[in-house]
Amino acid sequence: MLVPLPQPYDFELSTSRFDVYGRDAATLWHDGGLHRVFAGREVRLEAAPGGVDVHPHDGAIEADVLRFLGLPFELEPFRAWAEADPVLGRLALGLAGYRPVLQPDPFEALVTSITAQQVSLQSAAAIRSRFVERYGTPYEYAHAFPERERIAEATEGELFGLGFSNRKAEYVIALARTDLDLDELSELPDEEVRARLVALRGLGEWTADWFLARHLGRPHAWPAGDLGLRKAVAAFYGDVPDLRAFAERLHPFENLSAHYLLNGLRVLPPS
DNA sequence: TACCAGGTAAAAA
DNA sequence: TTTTTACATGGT
Repeated sequence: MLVPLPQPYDFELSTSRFDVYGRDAATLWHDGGLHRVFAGREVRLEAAPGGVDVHPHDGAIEADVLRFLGLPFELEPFRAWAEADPVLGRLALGLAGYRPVLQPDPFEALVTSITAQQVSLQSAAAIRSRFVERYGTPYEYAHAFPERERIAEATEGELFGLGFSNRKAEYVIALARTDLDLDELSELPDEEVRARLVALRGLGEWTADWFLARHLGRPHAWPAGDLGLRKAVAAFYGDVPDLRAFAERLHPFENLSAHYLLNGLRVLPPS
């Protein structure tokens, strides 16, 4: 059944992160469709005219699917705003239909970031997929991302065996066991979310920024410490000494700008 | 083979 | 207080 999305929409471009950076067992490409578990049911998403074909379709998960597909992003105002900037104007046109996906679950978002700290995204994906297959419930193709409660019972040695560093194994298990309510973070302003996350061991500014950007979809999130973003900004704008300060130029679309710059460097690098 | 990759905390200076 | 170091894996 078709779930309509604002046009233009390019499903392949918008979800390409789930294959170009390696295999993600929780959000898995299979035979031209993207498989993921929503509310205890595996769903297959496929490109379709006017939106995305969702199978099986269930009214109860439609809102979750739409959020996953990045519906909260305001692309039309972004495109109009981007016209004033030569770089983003070109990317908004060249990547027309790119709507960044949102990470549906806060625990998944944080564990995903921890696995990606310092190492390449490909390494992170390989390690994370072993983690998902070990602790997550298997469905037809995808696995549900492991429940926080299950990881609270895991041991550091088990995670080390999957390729986590000892440090990262500690971070993930401590995160699973902390009493911080990760769902309540969505009700707090950006700065408060950052403060609560950074207070946890293993979660730094970079991780907090990506949580705001990719889980909460906050418009002004800007992962200034991100190596990939730094390379993308350098490629399009030249040397920028202070990436945090550069964000002022991208206000009020810091988050979408970051996504278009990152994907732009991959798909439409400067000539 | 050695080096780097979408960081972070802890040790050392 | 600021700078340096260790960290595990996958790709080149």
